[in-house]
Amino acid sequence: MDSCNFSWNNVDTSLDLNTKPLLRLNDHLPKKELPTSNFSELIRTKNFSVKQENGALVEELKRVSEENKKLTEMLTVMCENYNSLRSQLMDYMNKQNNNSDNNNNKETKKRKSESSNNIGTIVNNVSESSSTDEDQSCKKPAREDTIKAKISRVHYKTEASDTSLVVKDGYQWRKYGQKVTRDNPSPRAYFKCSFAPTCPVKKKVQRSVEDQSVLVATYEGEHNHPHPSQTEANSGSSRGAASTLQGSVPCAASLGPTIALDLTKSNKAATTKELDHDHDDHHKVSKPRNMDTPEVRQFLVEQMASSLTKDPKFTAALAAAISGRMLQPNQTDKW
DNA sequence: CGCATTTGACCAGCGC
DNA sequence: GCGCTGGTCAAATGCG
Repeated sequence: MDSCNFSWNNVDTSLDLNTKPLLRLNDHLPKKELPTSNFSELIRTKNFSVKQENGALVEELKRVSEENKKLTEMLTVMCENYNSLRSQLMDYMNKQNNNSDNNNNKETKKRKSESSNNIGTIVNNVSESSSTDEDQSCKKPAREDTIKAKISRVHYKTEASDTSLVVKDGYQWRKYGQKVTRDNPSPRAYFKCSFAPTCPVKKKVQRSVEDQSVLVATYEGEHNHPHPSQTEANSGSSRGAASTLQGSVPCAASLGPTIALDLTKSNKAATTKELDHDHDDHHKVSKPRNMDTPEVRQFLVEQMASSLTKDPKFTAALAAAISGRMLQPNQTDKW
């Protein structure tokens, strides 16, 4: 839990507006122009106006620095708010997990090995959790060695009017059973991947007790074949996959807050590379990518911060803008 | 006719 | 051993 708590302390939130070089630049400009002509009075007047202008610029610089300071403070406050909101979200998710856990424990003690193992939390329309099912060994000893099934639970938000137990996750499933379970009046549907027996994946779909519009799909095992959507893109579509894909593939839920400043663009390649190792090859569509790790978030934030503070283009542009303004005081109003 | 879905029967694990 | 429950099988059914 603590490891999920992102440490903003590591992020340098100060904005280097590169004001000092501008001061120097500004300082030596008038000196260079120091006149030695005979029009001493005119020069004095001019000198006076330059000093006046200099003073105004210094004032402006102070103001900009002040603004910089304020922005830095605002950013810090925002970071703190984000942290507190995030911890609240974590608390909320924990409560949801506990509730779900309780429900699963109520389900039946004998199936506890399965139910207590995999808890998902609803985030937006879809949620999931996954874990290796090591406890499942007590359920089917014969399969113990062959299946260390990876189990994940995904919540699909559906239309309330939609009574079918069809989850459009892009894969083709063959329904092989349906049962009404004790703890839930809604029937539970059992599906096998249509690639079975080659593909050992099974899926159980049942409506949530709390919210009938939420379908809870429990996946057991991992597909040993590419996602149909990947093959569909290249070849003609077969009946099932085409129809399922036409529906809404569940939107990927991101557990983390969406702070999507475009400032990372300049380092997009690095970012993508950093995240690519996280890809779950054939769960790309139905499962949210694991973007919630502290490392990833920290990386993104550092990218944002460094884009501001270290990107020479940014500082150069800023310097050019400010110096341009200084050198063209007439256009002050246009700012 | 072939395929997917439905549904009742059956099986296995667990608690008492 | 019995009953309860979840999971699976397979014949029946429906559909294109």
